[in-house]
Amino acid sequence: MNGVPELLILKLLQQEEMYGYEIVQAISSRTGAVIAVGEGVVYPVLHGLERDGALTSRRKTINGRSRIYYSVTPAGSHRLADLSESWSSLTAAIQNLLTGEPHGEVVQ
Amino acid sequence: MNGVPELLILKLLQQEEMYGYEIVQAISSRTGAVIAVGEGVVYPVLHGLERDGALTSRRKTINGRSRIYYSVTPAGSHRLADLSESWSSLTAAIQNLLTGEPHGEVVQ
DNA sequence: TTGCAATACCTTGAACCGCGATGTATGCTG
DNA sequence: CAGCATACATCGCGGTTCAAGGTATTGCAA
Repeated sequence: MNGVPELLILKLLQQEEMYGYEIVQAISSRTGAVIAVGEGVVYPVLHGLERDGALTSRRKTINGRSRIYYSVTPAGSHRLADLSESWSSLTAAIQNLLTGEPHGEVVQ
Repeated sequence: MNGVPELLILKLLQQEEMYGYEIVQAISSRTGAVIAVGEGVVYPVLHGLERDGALTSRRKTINGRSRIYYSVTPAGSHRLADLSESWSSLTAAIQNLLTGEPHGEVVQ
């Protein structure tokens, strides 16, 4: 039932290039603090995705601050599509069970 | 990002009294096999919920088969409401981020 | 100028959850 | 009587996630 941090990170990075520290705060702010993934979650995910070729990184120095910006590769884009798809079907299935009739049949 | 099996089990049991083995198949069948929780998931959850006073059980023998039927207590009903609520807000937050505008603001 | 908060990176340890495998026992069916 | 479905149960592995800690720099405030 997992992979949510990875899904969110890929989605954010597909919209725009970002660096780790920024992602942590973006997730918190864009979900109204409902979801709060720490740095201990984000950095390992970024490294893993880069190792798998789903992301590329480049260093940038801004205001004397060194940042590592990540972008999604085509492989990463594909991975995002997969994750997004399976997340949709998962939530749909749960939603169906939660709101379905007590003796629920398949809705046609 | 967890607690989904517990949520589903509580929901099913609130609709009608069920036993473990039945729950395993009900989840599989009512979600079109998208979600498949094994017996190794269901039984420990049932025991835990009963220990916490969220469920009560009673034995029944049907066709020479011994079954343990579970029902939700008021405490269990309350727990279901909580889980359901937090699941809703979680999925809403994710959905908002997934479908939101690249520089997404809070939708009013 | 010293000290603290924020920025920005990273790793590590433990906790927890969920899963597959396995075990027991019984009833039904071929 | 062999094998499958039913019905219960536990256990250990592995994967995720988190909290905590560690380093270094910038900038502001006391």
